[in-house]
Amino acid sequence: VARRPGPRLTIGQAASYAGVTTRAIRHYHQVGLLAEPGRDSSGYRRYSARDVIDLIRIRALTKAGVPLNRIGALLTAGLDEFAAAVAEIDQQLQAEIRRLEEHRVAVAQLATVDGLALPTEVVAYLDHLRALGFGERMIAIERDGWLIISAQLPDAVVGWIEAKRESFDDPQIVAAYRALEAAFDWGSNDPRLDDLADLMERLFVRTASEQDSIQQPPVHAPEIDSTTVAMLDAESIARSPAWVRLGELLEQRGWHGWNDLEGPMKHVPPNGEG
Amino acid sequence: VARRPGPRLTIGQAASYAGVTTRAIRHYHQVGLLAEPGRDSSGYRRYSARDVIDLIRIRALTKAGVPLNRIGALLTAGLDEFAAAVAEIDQQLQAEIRRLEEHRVAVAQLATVDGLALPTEVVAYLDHLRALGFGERMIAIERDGWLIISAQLPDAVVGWIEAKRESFDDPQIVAAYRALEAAFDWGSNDPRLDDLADLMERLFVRTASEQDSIQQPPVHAPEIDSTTVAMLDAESIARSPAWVRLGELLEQRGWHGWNDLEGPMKHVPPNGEG
DNA sequence: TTGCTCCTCACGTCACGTGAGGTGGC
DNA sequence: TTGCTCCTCACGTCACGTGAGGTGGC
Repeated sequence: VARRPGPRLTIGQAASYAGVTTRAIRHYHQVGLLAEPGRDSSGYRRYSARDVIDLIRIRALTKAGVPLNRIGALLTAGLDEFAAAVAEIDQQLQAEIRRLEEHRVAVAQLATVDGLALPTEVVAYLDHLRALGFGERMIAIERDGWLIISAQLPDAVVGWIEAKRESFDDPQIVAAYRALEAAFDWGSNDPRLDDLADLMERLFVRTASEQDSIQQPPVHAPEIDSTTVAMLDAESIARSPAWVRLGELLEQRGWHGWNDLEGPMKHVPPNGEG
Repeated sequence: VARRPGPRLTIGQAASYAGVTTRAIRHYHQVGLLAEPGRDSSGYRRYSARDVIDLIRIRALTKAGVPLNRIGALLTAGLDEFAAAVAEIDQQLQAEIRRLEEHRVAVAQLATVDGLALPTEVVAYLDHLRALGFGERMIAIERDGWLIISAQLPDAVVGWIEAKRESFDDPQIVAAYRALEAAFDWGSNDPRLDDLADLMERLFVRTASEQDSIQQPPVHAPEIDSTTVAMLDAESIARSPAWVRLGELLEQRGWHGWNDLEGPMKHVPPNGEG
């Protein structure tokens, strides 16, 4: 006499007893984690107590974050094998947690809009410009330029911005910058642009001679390729007709690759062609 | 004169400058995060410096774990909006980290195979059985039974297993369990099964009367439904022909729902039908 | 007869990775 | 002419959720 064949649960009952969804059970069948049980005359799947036990163990493992494709082996693993696998899973969890902690740090650095992908030194520099009274439009132009540079030369940028900031201790340079900011809205044939070009050329010449005399390596344009220079120019200059005109005037005087906004006097002097 | 229209980068160049993959850029186009740029005569996409800047900012946000569907709004957000969004993102990161920490705790509890989905009290009980010298097969049967019970009645299980363990202080009960373990491999018509049935009936009767006299609430079978009982029976009994026979003998004497392995004397007395 | 459960597809999720098959540019 | 880049599909990832459309059981 075949006594107590055991209950034959429907998928819903099995799911309820095991604490999972019916869809999850079907999914386990689909990926081969749990064998398909027999069907009754209506085509319904009928589950045994053993199936429920397996489902409970599967649930325990998935709740612990174990990927399904590892659970199959774990359910039948020996003690040592199991312990080793569990240790490895814990390693992965730790690594994932570390990754998220790093995300949190990154997010915290985003806390200010300027912080987007910019090193803190550059953010400090932009704040300095704010303190000096420059407008947000000017600062946004600076930010975008430094964004490109930072993406290209993350290591060089820190020393570079330092020098740039120091250059703002010079009242003449600050004055030139203010004039530049004001010029943004001028017409492209405004006569004041000639005076501004004169002022800037004097600063270029002075800065170049200072660098030569101090014998310090030129801080301007460390390994920046021509495409990047073109990008910087395009981004900062092209927005204002007056600035475009100013660039033309300076180019007529032999100053190519003009982009005064990035780096301390980053420009190519009259004899530097290429 | 349209001066300095800016560089027109290919997708590979833009990707390189921004530090992303070409596939990522195409994906951003597909989801509408970045507008498709113009094409050149060969059908190649051509990118501007502005695109590179946007890509750099997108990269910064994705690296911080911000989902793409939020980045679009963030790129053009104002300061307050941006700060609020960043704060919320950080909350989500923290929640995710907490979730993983919980996973680690769960994984640690899995460290032993028995721990799979079982409360520590049950694990301790199983270890106690080991210490008493019971074999792994017997313990696996116990484990699976308690697995089902724990899934059904997580709250009741702790007190229940306590009583069960205490019952093992009684040498007679231990002796009966040892006999039960030995009987697993007997033939289904082994004459010793009659003696074992006698022994177990005496224990059932004694336990029942003790519970009555002490006036303590019956610890057996708190709100276990009949399907669960059937599952327990099927799992533990049906594996051994001798056990099946033993169940029959006890049923002949009026003891239904026999499942001595789960709970202290969890069984239905002769007059308890239903 | 009305709900409830069961059945089998099959798309959607998230941010791309990875070929597949073909063409333009140096 | 040979690599290298570009192009457009389109499947795969992970563990299911969520209908869509239809049928059996109390």
